[in-house]
Amino acid sequence: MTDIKRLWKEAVFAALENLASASGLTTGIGDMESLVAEYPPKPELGDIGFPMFGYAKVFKKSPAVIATEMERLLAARGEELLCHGRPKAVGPYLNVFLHRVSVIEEVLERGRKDDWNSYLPFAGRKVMVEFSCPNTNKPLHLGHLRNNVLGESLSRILKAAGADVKKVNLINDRGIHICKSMLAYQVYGGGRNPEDEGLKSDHFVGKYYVLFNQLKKEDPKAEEKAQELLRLWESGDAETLKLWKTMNRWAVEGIKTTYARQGVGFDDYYFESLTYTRGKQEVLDGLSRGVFYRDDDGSVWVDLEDVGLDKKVLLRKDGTSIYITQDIGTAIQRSKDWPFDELVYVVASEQHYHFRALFEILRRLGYSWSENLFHLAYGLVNLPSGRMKTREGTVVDADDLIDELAALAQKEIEAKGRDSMVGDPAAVAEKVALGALHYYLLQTSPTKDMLYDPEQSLSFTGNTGPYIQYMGARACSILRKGAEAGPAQVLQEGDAAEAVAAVLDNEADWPLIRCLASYSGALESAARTKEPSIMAAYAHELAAEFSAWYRDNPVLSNPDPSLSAGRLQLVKAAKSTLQQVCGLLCIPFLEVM
RNA sequence: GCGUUCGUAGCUCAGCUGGAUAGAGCGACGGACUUCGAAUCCGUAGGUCGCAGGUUCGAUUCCUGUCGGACGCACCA
Repeated sequence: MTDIKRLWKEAVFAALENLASASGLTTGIGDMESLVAEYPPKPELGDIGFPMFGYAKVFKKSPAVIATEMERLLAARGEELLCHGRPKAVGPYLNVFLHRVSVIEEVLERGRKDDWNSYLPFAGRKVMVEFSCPNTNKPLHLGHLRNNVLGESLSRILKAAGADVKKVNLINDRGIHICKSMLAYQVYGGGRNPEDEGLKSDHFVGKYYVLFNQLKKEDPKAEEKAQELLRLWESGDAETLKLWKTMNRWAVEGIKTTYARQGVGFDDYYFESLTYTRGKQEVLDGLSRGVFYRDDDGSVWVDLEDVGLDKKVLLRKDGTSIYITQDIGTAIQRSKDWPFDELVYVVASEQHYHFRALFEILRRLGYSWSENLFHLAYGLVNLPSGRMKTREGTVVDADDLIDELAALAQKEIEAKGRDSMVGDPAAVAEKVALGALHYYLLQTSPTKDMLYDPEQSLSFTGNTGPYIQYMGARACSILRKGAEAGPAQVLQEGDAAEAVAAVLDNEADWPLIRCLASYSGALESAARTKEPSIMAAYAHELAAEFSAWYRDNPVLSNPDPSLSAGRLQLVKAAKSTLQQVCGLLCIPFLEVM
């Protein structure tokens, strides 16, 4: 469909050029990119629409007249174009009615092979995506879940669009916050293990981070002692390092369990403890080249006021590096490790300023790839009760949340009496929970703050992940029944594709086919704008379209056996597309639910 | 104070590079299970797209201003 659309766009533009030269015009119609190709709001208007408003002034004619002349010009073209469709002027629009059989054939291919997506606009692009980046002093919370699913989903979308994607994580495993949980453990831990307290290991570590607040009340010198622990860590004190390693292992193992549960993963892990000194030399080089300057007290600065930012410290007066210095080093290291065409940072929008500064600094250091850095900023996840705050204990823990959702889903399965049909109700419930959560988090544009309403997310009706899963399961159900019905009903792999497609060339089946065909357009748009929400919207549209279609159009119970067989192939293609889309959105696909 | 960002139906959100009657879901009201699984479907009600200007043949979309919210402007990360 995407190829056919481009073919028509080229043809329409060529016709515009002809019209221009016939009118003695040499300029004014712009380039092909400025020619708008869209989808008419109603199928009876056509399949592709080209508005002619923009050319009225150039030609000094009304858009409707231009559209009519365009129709005539295009209709005079040979079969090599007209076999793909028929142009028609509809008011001020030049619309195209596609030769549907070729579209249908393309769509039905999806039921025949797994790897059917051949449209790869990002082929040859190397894209690195950094996301999650947890601290090792506490378990993941709801905000991380949004980050994780955004990063994972975007990576899958880019990959589906043909890009070579590398997912990376940077573990924040050093610093004062880590030392606080270590100190609290020294005081209260009594040498116990997570198993001793029956806690998931990252929750165990998090418990001691929280206990640090108690320690502060009991010991006024707690903050000082934590600082001392940081100094010991930096000087390589054996005992401190031993504790640090143990607690970090607990934290990281626990966090990785949550990743596995959520279905996210990484190609490479970076650890801040190994990279945090890396930017220092870069800054000193920049200093010697006059990109930065040294203050009287010895600290190193960069002045970004001319681009609307401030003066930023890059090295402390004692020569140690700070946050942004580390990111400078890490970015440069990555560009050497794996020369990317693009590097995407999935980080909360609170850090927008930080990334503007970082990208500008890298530009000034002379790295041309600095313009290929992208901060995918996402908004906070708020609760109906207000913002999540660690100190007020209003943080929603990631594992607890998934547990809650899964328990609720299981109750729902039992309430509907489907527990015997789904096999393992607990396993299905877990998948429904993840589908609900991930879809909920992805449906909103990343830039916006969003409201996480447990009530609404837990209700499995409407514009939700489970709805999409349900339509997938229904498609599977029809296919199962079709297989049972015997050879007459089963789709004939050997049937000529064109003959099957011809059967489906009718008004009843077209809306679903058109929706299926627009998959690649949605994918490209989502990849280009880096917005999984576009894919989420497509997923819901497709599910709803499928729902409406199978309600009105009998598949198995159809009196016409050839139509029945053809529609069975269409169900297969729809199921395959739904499955693909669910994969892109980290929504587990379910054969039954 | 400066900067970034958001402001669309009672609520939560879509609306692709400006374009053909602004769309979903929830909630409300009314319907549909002897019919390929009702976690579904259909119908009704509900919007001066924060406000005011500007650009344009045309603005929810772009520009300016303004009001309101969020976030940021550390030798924290």
